Formats: sequence, structure tokens, C-alpha cells
Amino acid sequence: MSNNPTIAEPLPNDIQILNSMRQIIRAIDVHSRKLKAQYNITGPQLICLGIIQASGSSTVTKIAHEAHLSTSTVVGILDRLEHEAYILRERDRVDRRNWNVHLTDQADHLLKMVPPSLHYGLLNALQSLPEGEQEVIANAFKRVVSLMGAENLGTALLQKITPVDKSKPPSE
Amino acid sequence: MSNNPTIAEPLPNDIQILNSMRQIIRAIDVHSRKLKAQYNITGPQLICLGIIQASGSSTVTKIAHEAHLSTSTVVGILDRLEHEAYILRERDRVDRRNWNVHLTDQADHLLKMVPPSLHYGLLNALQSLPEGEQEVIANAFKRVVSLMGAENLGTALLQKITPVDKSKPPSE
DNA sequence: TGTTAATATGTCGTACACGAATGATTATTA
DNA sequence: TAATAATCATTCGTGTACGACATATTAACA
Repeated sequence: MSNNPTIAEPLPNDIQILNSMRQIIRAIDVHSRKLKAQYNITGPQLICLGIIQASGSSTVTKIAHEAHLSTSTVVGILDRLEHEAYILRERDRVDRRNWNVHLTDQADHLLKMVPPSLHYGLLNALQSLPEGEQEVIANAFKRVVSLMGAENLGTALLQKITPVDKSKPPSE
Repeated sequence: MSNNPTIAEPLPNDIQILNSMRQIIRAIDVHSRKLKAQYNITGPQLICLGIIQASGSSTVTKIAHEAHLSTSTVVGILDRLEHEAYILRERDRVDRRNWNVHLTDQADHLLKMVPPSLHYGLLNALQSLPEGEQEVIANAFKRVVSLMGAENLGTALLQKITPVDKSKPPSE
């Protein structure tokens, strides 16, 4: 072990990035626990609620894609949301394999109380940065995502626009 | 609230960054599971082994600080490592509250078989980037860590000296 | 028609990851 | 010395997060 009491050369960039990642992951977790203590809802639960709200109604698979989670993970999250009466599951009449997930009034009320900017305090901080800097950061993250091959990891359906999709008429 | 239904305009930078984060978190998890399948060891376990190796011997609290994890998390990881005979726990004779954790020969052997660059395939990719680009990415991540307040989240022992700026915007 | 494949959801076991509470040990202080 | 505080590791309960597998349903096909 190189003990150097005089100077400590900075760690290599790649190690620093890995280090930052672990800190970010931890910060997200800590924030989620604060949300849980304050609103009795966690970060992932809030993300899922937001996705359902944006779509009006969604299914397990779609939510998993948008949230970058596996379906089994989403099932657990939805179970808890259902238990807290934030969502309703209704079987699709056309394709009975699908379960359409809706928000309850209670969930709508909650989402008004917990503004999106609260999901992560980070959003506020980011928005206060000059546009150029935001872009630099966003590009850096996207490059890392690309370098990790995280794009091909199961979900590229995120684009919210989805101009046309005639192959499968949405139920609503 | 500006609704612009004309073009599929890219998502705001902050949302994109959050999105990237979720993808990165997932990629790290997926990679850990591949390691588990191939070497019967997970990413967090490898991180802890590396920390112990770098120090020759460490304690639960120290490992938790360096790995940006809570002590209770590290205890669980060490339990599994001990069960696999990768570490030994020995009570400190001077301060019997501490448990010194050592690597076994088996762990040394493992760490040779699993080179550090395999921890995350990311490392290889990063190292192939030009130095300047690495730095841009590292700085972007560090800024986000700072914006999230993740530095003050339980472990500031890691940074050695790093004569960076002391101008820390007082957010509290 | 029936058989097989594909899809959607759910169950199960494993491994993090955390805070709160507990017990053991050491340090501090009255 | 005795009471108290601080520290360290551990246990416990909750909530992700995953893949493998099981079940139900639909689609594709012979």
C-alpha cells in the first residue's frame, strides 16, 4: 500500500466516475427514504405513478420499459401501490393478458402534493445551471450510458411522443 | 406550462440526466449479475474485496465509508463473503469493538482472475477515450454529486486531499 | 381442430441497501 | 468507582431489483 503523507495524487478519471456513481446511487436511495418518511411513498413508486399519470393508463410491461426496470420489479412496486390504494388494476377486455393500471383519486391528490421537482432535489439544482452546462452534463451522462451499453438493456421505448402506432390500437 | 405539440422535441436536460441515471443503475446491476453467474461473486462484493485488499486489512466502518454504503449493508456483504471463505474476521485485540477483516488466499486468487477492468466494462471504454473527454465526464459526475449533496452523505473520508476550490456554495 | 410459439403477468429465491434498535466494548465524566 | 456517553458491529423489518420459472392468454401453424 502506497502511503504518501505529503501529496495525494488524484484518482484516475475512471475510478472517480465510478466513485461518483456510487455516491449518486446512494443519494437517490437516501432521498427515496426521506420521501417515504414524509409522504409514505418511495422514489420508484413515484416514478411509476408519474408514468401512469402521463399515459392515463399503462401496463406492467410499458411501465417497466419507461422506468428502466424489469417487470418483476414493477410488479412488486405496483403491489405496494395497490395496497396503498394508489392504483387500480383492470384486466384488458380485448387482450386479457394485459392488466391496465389506473391512478386513483388518492394518487392524483398525492401527485399534486409532491411536485415533480421534489422527486429529486437535483432537478431544482440542475435547472438553476446555465443551459450550456446542463447540456454538458446531460451529454456526459448519455455517453456513459452508451459506453455501458445500457441503451440496449431492455428499454428504448421511452420517447413519450410515439407519433403513430397503428399496429396496436390503444384501448383508451 | 408550455405545451408544444408540434415536434417531438427532446426531453429537458434534467429529465434526460435522471433518465441516464436510471439506465446506469440498471447497467451496473445487470453487470453484477453477470459477474455472479460467471465468477459467483457480485459487484458490491468485489468492491469490498478490493477495498480490503488495498488496505491489507480493514473494518466494517472503514469499508462502508470507502464504498459509500451503510454499515448494515456491508455486514450483509461480508457475511456472504465469509460464507464463501473469501474473508476472515478477527477481533481487534486492542479495541475489541473492531473486527479486522482479512482476505483469504482464495480471495487473492479470485481477484487475480477477475481483473479490475472487469468490475465494470465501463472502465475499458473510459480508458480508451481521450484524456480531455474523460475529464469532462468526471467533472460532470462530480458536479452532479455535489448538486445532490451526496458528498455530505456519510462518507467524506475517501477524498485524500484534493486541493480543489474551497468555495462551497452555502446551501444551508 | 389441436399443437406450438409468443406474450403478459405473477411467484419465488437471492442480494443489495437503508434506518432503527440492540448488545458489547471503550471512553468520558461526575 | 460508578454512571454516562460514544463507538462498533450486528440484527431486524421494509423496499427495491433481478432472473428463472409458472400460469394464463393470445397468436401462428399445420
